[in-house]
Amino acid sequence: MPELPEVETTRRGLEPHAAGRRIAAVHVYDPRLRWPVPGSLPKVAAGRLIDRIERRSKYLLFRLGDDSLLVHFGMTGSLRVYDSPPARQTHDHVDIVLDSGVTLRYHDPRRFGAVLWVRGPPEAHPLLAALGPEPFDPAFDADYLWRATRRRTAAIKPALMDSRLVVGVGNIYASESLFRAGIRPTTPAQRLSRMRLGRLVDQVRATLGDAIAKGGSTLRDYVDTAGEPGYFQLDYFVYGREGQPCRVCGAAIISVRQGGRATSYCRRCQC
DNA sequence: AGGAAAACCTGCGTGC
DNA sequence: TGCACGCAGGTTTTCC
Repeated sequence: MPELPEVETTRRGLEPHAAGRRIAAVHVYDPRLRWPVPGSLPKVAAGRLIDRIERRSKYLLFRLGDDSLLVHFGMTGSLRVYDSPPARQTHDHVDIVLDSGVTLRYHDPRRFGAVLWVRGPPEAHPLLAALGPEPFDPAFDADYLWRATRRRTAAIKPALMDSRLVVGVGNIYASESLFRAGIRPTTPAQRLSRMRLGRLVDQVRATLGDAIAKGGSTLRDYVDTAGEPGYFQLDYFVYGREGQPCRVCGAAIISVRQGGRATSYCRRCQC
């Protein structure tokens, strides 16, 4: 499900309901996620004031004074807002009940996501400590990407999906950004010029920005906090379009596998 | 050290 | 209708 645009869309949907409210109760219905939801969570979270909700990479961070509630959506996680929650369904894992009466419900069929309690500065947490820059951080620029890829013999597409290099870019948005930048996904990263990497930086930002503006992408299960889908999938140039004509040149989009993931691209537009 | 592959899960579409 | 298989938005872990 969620790459950066979907997580950011979720964050924006949660913020007005959650910021400035206190957690009245946490119910853990099924702790089985990537790591078990801590049994102590209901006790430590109850009564805490949510200052704000931040996003780092694809993680959501509910900031509660010096501590944080960290949420990741894996492939199929979602967090929805309910004024009065419906009966619990299969794969509903956690409810966060706010003092306003609103319930935030975490749902995750494949259980690759996480709900963890983090004490102290979240940037020091092992999951966040080694992350590269945010795509919209000015530090992510042509010079940075050029220097960071000089010893990378791997193809640019898996490199772009490496969170040590830059965060938030998953399989969909890596493919779409490379199309927009006119770069073939199989090109060894170290062979790309500074100028072309600069173009890639620009197109990563443009692609993510456009996707956020459309509420993210909904392929199967992603819905926002109100249960609404995103619409950016309608704007895809290459992802999931193998065999179909390129929207720019008409050539058939082809698909290859890189690091176990499907990559689609246009042979004519991407060199 | 970098990189590829396996591992963690459930659900759905396809083809026999 | 049923079953086997492949594949899916992520990221950690393992192995070369």
